[in-house]
Amino acid sequence: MNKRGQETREHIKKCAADLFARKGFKQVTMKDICVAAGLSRGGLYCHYNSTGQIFQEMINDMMSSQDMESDLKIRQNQSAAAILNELLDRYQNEMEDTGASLSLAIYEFFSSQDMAGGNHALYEQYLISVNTWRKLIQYGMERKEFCQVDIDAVIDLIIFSYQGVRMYGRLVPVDKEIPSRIIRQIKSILIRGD
Amino acid sequence: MNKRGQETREHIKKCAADLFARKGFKQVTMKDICVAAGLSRGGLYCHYNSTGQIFQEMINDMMSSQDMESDLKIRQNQSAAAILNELLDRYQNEMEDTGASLSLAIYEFFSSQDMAGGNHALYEQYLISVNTWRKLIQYGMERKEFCQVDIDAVIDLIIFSYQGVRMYGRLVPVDKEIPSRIIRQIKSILIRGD
Amino acid sequence: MNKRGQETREHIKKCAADLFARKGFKQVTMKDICVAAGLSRGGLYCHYNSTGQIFQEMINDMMSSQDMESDLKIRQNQSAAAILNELLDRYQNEMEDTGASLSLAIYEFFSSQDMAGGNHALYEQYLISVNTWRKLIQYGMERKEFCQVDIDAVIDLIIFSYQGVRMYGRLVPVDKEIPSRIIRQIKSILIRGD
Amino acid sequence: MNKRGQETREHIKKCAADLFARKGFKQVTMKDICVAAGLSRGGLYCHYNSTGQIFQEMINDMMSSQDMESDLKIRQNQSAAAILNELLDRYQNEMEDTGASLSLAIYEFFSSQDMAGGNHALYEQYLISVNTWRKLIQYGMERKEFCQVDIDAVIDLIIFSYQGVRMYGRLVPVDKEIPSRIIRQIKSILIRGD
DNA sequence: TATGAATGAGTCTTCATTCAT
DNA sequence: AATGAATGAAGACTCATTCAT
Repeated sequence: MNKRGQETREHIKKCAADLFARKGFKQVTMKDICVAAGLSRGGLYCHYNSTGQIFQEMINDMMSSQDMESDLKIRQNQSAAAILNELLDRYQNEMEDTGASLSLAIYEFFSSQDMAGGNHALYEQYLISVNTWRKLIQYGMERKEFCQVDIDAVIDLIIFSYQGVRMYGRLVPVDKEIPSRIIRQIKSILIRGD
Repeated sequence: MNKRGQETREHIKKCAADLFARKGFKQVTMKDICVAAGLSRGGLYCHYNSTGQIFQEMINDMMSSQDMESDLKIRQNQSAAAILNELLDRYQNEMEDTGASLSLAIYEFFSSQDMAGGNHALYEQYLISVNTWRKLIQYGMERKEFCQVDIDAVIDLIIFSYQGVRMYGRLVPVDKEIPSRIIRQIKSILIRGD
Repeated sequence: MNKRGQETREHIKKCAADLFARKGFKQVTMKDICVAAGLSRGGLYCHYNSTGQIFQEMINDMMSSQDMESDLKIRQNQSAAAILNELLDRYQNEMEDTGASLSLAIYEFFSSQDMAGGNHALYEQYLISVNTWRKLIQYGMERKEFCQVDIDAVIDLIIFSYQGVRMYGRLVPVDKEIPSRIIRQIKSILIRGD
Repeated sequence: MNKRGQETREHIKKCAADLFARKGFKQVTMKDICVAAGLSRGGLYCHYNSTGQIFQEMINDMMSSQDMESDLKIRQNQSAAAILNELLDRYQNEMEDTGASLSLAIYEFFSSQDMAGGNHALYEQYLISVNTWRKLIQYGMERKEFCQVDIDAVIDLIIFSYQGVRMYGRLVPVDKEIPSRIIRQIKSILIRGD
């Protein structure tokens, strides 16, 4: 039974996540993680061979615990506006706690990968988001709840402004009102006279 | 006369910029720059003490050679729509050559800085951009060329979606149409029925 | 009853022999042997404390399963030439399968030992060989089958050219005819006009 | 001018040669060499990246300072017997100072190399030796100084018994008379009634 | 006997940085 | 200004070895 081993791995990931959120990806060394996790060098290497491996696994855990799509499916009868509100609330929250997030580390990590083909976890998540938004906007337009818009253009605007805040917001000390203003503006594009 | 010294510094910055664009900030070592610039270790240290110093100076040079504001001032009589088109064209171009840009390095550099107080070059540039946009949108609204919008919200949307494409676009292999779609969508916010 | 333990030890030695033959002595770690034998770290340490111990025991097993001398004793009535042929055939075969042999590992192992006093397995085997040859040559000379030769000198030539091929042959890609030529030449020293 | 650097390299090679002769190839670490040469870690790495590189260069230096062939050419008029004596004397000397030699290290080094194609320094030296002996024996046979022998077989016997003593002699504590006995025996093959 | 997690020491390797020339 | 040899610290990684289970 590898119960103990599994616990250690979880413990390592937890400690590492903390470090990554604070320092980004490349600043974190195996040694840092040893110390943070209270393990010896060799002990850590029993479980992981590199910070990249830890990071990867950590991200995969996170991604698989999310799943935006399902949200949508189970509510086919809700009003599009209600679903939109929920989704945008989530986006707003995530934009607001910029500081604690892993966005910096994610950026560093994935930009140091060979993204040829682009089939890594981040891209998959991006595609899922695009899909989710497309379905929602189509649904809203069909029901006449949303204005007739250029769907792809609106999706781009939503996703990239969101990512922009998450990433750029770690570089410059931005106004706390920004997330809510952006969300409001997006709503007004989809729902005139909101 | 320190003409020769000045030339060497320029040469170093040029070579370093190349490295930073390709590899990001932290991946570039003083040694790399030595090699790229064809200088010895000691030779490089005559001019700069760290990669950060080189980067800093490089960025400052760039920032001071741009200056969005001036554009605006000298055209007080142009139509707001024309100025808008010009600005957005520039944004679109910069979004499109994502790959070659320094955005990754900038991100790494400034995120490793102690941005307490936030008075670094990047932030200054951000403030300038905000200011430029604010003036332009006000100008357009006064002239009735632009719709009545929530100025700050629109500015946020413009700047962060732009930054989002520049940064996130280095992580995931995005559609080439995105910049133009975003630009179009922004125009349609400011100018109904564009 | 330690039957199971004994089997495990044999299994370990077999797997280790394989590794040693392929990689030499020092390149093989306890970890390698664990993996090859399908044992855990602790499991291996139940039986052996070091690669040296395994190697030692392995070699001893091999040496005691050979025993050149006996060959000779039981055939006191055979012609010296016949015995010579048999022995040299064995030598030739061993020279020919240079690649598969443990010679490299043996060389590494014994050269890292403190051979002061020189009473290790390899030396014993050497002494046995010398003895065997001495008896045979004397026997052949007494029966007038062999020429009158400097016995020790011929023994040296036989043993060291044999060892030379086995060891040096792993370093340089030698002609396949060499073993047979050497054997022929040795015969011609002992039996003029062979 | 890189005079100082060159001197350091020579110094490193000298110290390393010492270590290799005493401990073999694989037992010597970069750290050992640092210490022996009185250099810091980084200092050593300025000049060499691995023990293999040092060893290689060391061996190449040695090989190019020898050149058996020339010996032969310049004495076309000497008696074959005289040349033979000289060559065999050299072999005898080299067999006798077994202990101090690099043979062990050479064995380890080249056996850990990928000798595919077999065109490394050791093999070249082997080919040169074979060639030298072939010329000498042919010369001696033409002048009727040497017996009619199977040239290749004799060459094999000479070279491999020589290598056998050099290598095997580091493993077992052999009789000091062995080199001279071997040399004598070889002479008696070439010159009957020597 | 056997497991496999954990330790800790040792080596490798890379850099920023200094300094005599 | 510039060279490049040298330093020393830091991090990566690997193993022999131990120990609770």
